[in-house]
Amino acid sequence: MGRAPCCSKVGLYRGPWSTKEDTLLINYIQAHGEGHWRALPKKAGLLRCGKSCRLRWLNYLRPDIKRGNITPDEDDLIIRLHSLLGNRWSLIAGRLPGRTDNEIKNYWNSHLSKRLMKNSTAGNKSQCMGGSAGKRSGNKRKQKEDSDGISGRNGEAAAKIKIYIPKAIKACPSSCTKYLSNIQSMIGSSPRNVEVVDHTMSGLKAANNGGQGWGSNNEELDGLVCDLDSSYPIPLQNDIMLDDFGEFQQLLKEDGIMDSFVDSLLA
DNA sequence: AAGCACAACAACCGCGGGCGC
DNA sequence: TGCGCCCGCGGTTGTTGTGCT
Repeated sequence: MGRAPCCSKVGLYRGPWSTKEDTLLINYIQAHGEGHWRALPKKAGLLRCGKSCRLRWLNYLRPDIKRGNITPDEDDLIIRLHSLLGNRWSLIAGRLPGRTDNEIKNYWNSHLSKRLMKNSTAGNKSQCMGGSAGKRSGNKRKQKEDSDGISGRNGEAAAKIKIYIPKAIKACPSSCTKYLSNIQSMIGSSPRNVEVVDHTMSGLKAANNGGQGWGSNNEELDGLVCDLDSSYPIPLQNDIMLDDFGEFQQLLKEDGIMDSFVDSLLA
């Protein structure tokens, strides 16, 4: 029982768009605005799937799209953002005005991933960033595994629960939210016995100890810990790690995730 | 010039989340 | 509360362009 297709594909064009189709789409959106993609093709006189129209508009026809080569600055920014956010292409694109998620994804897959693969030494084996976000279904599964593991630990954290705000880890805000909510669900609604330990270097220790980090070595720690998502790699070089984490913290700060969580615990 | 390999990028597909009914 | 629709996202595939032999 698969999901029903997004639209009837009978009689619809596929493949490359013609200039005539582009014109129809542009004219329609200029007149009526974006949205209602499902109904759009019919109203615009296009024999295309709504999804296809949306993709064409967002990735190619939008007037604010910046065409042309990725500049070195953008290149650098993409690498940094990817190290922080993983394959969250839309988030990365959101910080690169005029660039689309599809463009950045393609650029990453065809240029950067290969370049980084070349640059990486034999030491970092499993540190490949590709697929760090993974299929969302995979994340779901991991999330369950996380929470299972956590519940097993719950009873052990009897006296004073220490929560380590992870330092030596790369992650995305959404994973951090998951991490924080996991902790919140573990400690319940009255977190009086909670000590929030910021800036722990345990992750760094683990990272330097063979490239394994919080994801698999959290039993080293004496407090209650919860890995963000073990698919997020621990960087190998301290300077890169600290630099990246500074940016990561800034992202969290912008989104207000970490502050609100800590406030809720300590209030 | 032809054939092949590889790169680049446009487009498709399936899935999950949000939202209204 | 459950269901279905719609949208957006990320992974993958297909097509075209380019360079090399």
